[in-house]
Amino acid sequence: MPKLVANDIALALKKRISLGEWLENGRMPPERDLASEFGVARNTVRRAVSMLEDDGTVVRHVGRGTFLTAGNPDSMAATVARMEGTSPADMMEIRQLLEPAAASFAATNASTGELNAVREAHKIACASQDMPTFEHWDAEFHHRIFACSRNDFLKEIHNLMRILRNQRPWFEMKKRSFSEERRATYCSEHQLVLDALLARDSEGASEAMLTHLRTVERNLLGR
Amino acid sequence: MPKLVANDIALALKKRISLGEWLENGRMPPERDLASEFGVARNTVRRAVSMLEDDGTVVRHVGRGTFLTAGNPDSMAATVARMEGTSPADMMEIRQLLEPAAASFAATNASTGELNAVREAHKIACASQDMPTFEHWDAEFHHRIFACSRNDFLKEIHNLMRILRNQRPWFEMKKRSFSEERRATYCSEHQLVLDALLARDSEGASEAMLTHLRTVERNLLGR
DNA sequence: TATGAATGGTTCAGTATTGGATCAGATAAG
DNA sequence: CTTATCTGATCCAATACTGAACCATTCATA
Repeated sequence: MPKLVANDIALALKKRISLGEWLENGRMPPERDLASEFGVARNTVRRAVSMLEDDGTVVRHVGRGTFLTAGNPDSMAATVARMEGTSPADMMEIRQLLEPAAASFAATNASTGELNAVREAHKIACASQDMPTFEHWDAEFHHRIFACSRNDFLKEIHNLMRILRNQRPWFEMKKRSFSEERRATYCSEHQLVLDALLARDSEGASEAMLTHLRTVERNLLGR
Repeated sequence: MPKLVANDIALALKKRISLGEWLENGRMPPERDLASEFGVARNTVRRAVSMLEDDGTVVRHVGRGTFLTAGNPDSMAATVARMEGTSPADMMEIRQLLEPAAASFAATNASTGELNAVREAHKIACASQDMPTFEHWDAEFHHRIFACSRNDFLKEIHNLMRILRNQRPWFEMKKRSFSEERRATYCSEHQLVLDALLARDSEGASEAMLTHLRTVERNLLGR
């Protein structure tokens, strides 16, 4: 009998959304179904759903249905796809945020076995004579530091960055910037990181890593 | 039954793949077989399998069949799949690394238009009365700060985190930890972040964001 | 080597579902 | 009376599924 039935329905829907309904595939029932469920004309449901849409709680697609904006299933792949276009400068900026932190975590959390694995990778990288081998063990050195960090999400982000860096534009860039002298520089910088890790000096590990990444950035981007 | 059958089939297939089905030879059944098994047209199965192909779960070869790409832990798809299992604690740790930095970047880089967008999201979030609306605009607030950061990679990482946070286990956790009082706390903390951004105080923005994230962590993980 | 079966790739016409838009009429509030 | 809202209905536009045919490639086997 009161007016503003649409408003009431909108609130009821929000309530049900907040209780986790329709979270499986993120899809709400068709307007026609809701209308009969609420015992109301479809027009009224439409107005209610439009309020949710204005909220940003929901998006509608002709022919497909109405979807919760949270619980977006397939956008993960799209996000990763967009990452493929990441510029070296952007990525270096993020590496300088994450890797010193990872090194710091590693200094406090790593087991001696894990640290030995880091040392191993460092040793092979230093001993390697050709660029692909060095590249591989250099990456492995960084990767194993992340492996010590005890944060699985951080590890996976690093995996992402690693995969991106192994793609075409990056590969060219690394090849161009590679030189025997730089390899030696990287080795000695890695050594400082490793020393700090072994000394369980988290502050020092973080700083050594940051220094190293700044060198890498300078070499890669030519600044 | 509603529609989006292909979507459901894609999810069912992913489930079965992650349960280790078809792992011996890495080969999935022919599309025609799957079609009859699911009781749908082959076109529909094709669309489902195409989704798997798009996110890299699977490769197809004419005349040979459809094959799993799993077994290669270095693939994007496998990395993303592993991320789905990220624990709240791990993610909060990374948020505390990245978001203060994003806020700091935003304070120096954002255009006034972008800052207005941030303010707008903040305003709506504070004014919202129910949990889904607040959730949405709270997320939008954070997202728009990342949008100011001028680092596309950082933005995409945040998108990843946002998607993960909208999935089942997180949703339950947020629902449990939501309360009117906490919403008010978040609003006032957001306000401090916003003030620092508007004052172009990168240091302050970073600190305010960190403070906020520590509150969120405390509420979410109950520490 | 040649053939044919198996398999993914493509296209098309037809049907069903779903949100978008509009309209005439009924009902309640001011 | 006027205004706003809801009802009930109709039509439109976009999307999804069906069923079918045909193509291209691969591979086992005659």
